[in-house]
Amino acid sequence: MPTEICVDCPVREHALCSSLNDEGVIAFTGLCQRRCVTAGETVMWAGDESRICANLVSGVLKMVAATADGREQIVGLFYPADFVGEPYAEEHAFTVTALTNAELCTVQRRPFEHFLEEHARMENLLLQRTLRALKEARGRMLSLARLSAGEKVAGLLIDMAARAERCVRRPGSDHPVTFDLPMTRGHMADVLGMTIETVSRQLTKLKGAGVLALSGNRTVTIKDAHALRAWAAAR
Amino acid sequence: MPTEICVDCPVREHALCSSLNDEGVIAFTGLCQRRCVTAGETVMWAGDESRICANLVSGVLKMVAATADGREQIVGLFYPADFVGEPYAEEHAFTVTALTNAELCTVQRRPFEHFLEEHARMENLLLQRTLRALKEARGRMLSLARLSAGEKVAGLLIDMAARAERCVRRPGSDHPVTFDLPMTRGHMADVLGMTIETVSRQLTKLKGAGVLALSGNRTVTIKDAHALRAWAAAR
DNA sequence: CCGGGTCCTTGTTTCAGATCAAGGCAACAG
DNA sequence: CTGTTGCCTTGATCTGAAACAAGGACCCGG
Repeated sequence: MPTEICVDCPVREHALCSSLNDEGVIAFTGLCQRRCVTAGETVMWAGDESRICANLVSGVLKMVAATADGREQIVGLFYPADFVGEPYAEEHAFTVTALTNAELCTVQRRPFEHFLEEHARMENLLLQRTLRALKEARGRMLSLARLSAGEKVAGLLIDMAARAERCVRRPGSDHPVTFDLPMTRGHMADVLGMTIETVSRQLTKLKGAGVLALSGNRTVTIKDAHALRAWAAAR
Repeated sequence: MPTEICVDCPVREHALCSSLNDEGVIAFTGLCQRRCVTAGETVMWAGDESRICANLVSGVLKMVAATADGREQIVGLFYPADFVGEPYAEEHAFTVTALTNAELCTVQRRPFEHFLEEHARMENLLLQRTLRALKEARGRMLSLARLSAGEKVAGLLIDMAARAERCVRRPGSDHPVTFDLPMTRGHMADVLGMTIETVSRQLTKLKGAGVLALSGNRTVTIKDAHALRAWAAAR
């Protein structure tokens, strides 16, 4: 049965598909294909023809821009329920790679564009999400250009914490939170436009100030969320 | 007659409105209002309720993001025919200010959103433009984070030249081009995430290398487009 | 012609973060 | 158990751009 892949979809309510009624879902399912990728695997290559789009079902992806001589910058992170891909573009401008093992629900680009024409609510939702992504990208431009290393790292930690455990705690409360970073120091550096060493030093500083606890390379405990927020806005 | 404002509109063919048929234009005209602003005037304030959107008819606008302590970054420039504003957002995230005298065709946000629902082609065009803006913003993230001062300035000059005299010359040809910068050194610095002094020094360097000629503060002649492109990609 | 803007250039100093270099630690294969 | 590999930390040094400072060019109003 073709709807199977949607019925038990963990992001059914949060992805673009949430805009579809039952018939719409059935039609959409016909276009979709599940795909699993392992950490490090690249899903779309900059310069390649833009043939597919996707909804991310699980895992985390990065979108990387690069200069001709190899300098890299992560220009977007994708979490479950996010839409990935470049509709209406002939070729991919950026490379998209899995940071963790991940599961995608892929659609051919052309049929997807055609589907949007006939499902105004999905098109509208995509528009709203794209506008939000644009706003975020602009905020990140401010961060890349004008924030200090300390502010950047603190800000990223806040973002990742919010993404990692949305349901675990109510926003605003200040109890310690523990979560796993979905990426290495190197990836953090690529997101923030810095080097690995500087990221590491900032984390050490935050630890020294009693704001964080680090255990292993990936596990972070925010001991003082208030201080972390202050750090993000001032250091 | 209500259609008057569109009939003689210089950007009629290039703005969002190009997606409308005659009836659509008439309906849209009913929602629009022309507004002139002088250089330096602010059109939308970050934090204010998002009440209007606009098509830019003439002039150049900047969109500025700022930190709490006053550091600023220009996160977008708007040229004639560009769409400005944040539909579906309750409040403006960024401040939009005129760099030159400018003319806007404004629409109330809510009625505009409603209008989009009923004019799928316009909604689709807005989606495509938003996707392109997002791609540009991501490219700029790479530039802000990873390029050197020289690369940034050369790149911006190339962009502005392309915007300034689109019809004057065919792309790729290498004859000298003269055009006026639509902004001060200070604005260039705000776009590129640098300081006025560094922008000035880079321009002086470019002049010294025989790549550019500068006359007055605003007029630039690209004497060697090839060299300028090389500078943008390597210096 | 003068005074006061605004904007730009140029010189000097300072500093945050990059770069270079050396280990540490955990996971894993043999 | 041992060598390898990947990732992280820490230290020392270097450097590009910021910050600070001073002065020049141009414009405008009186």
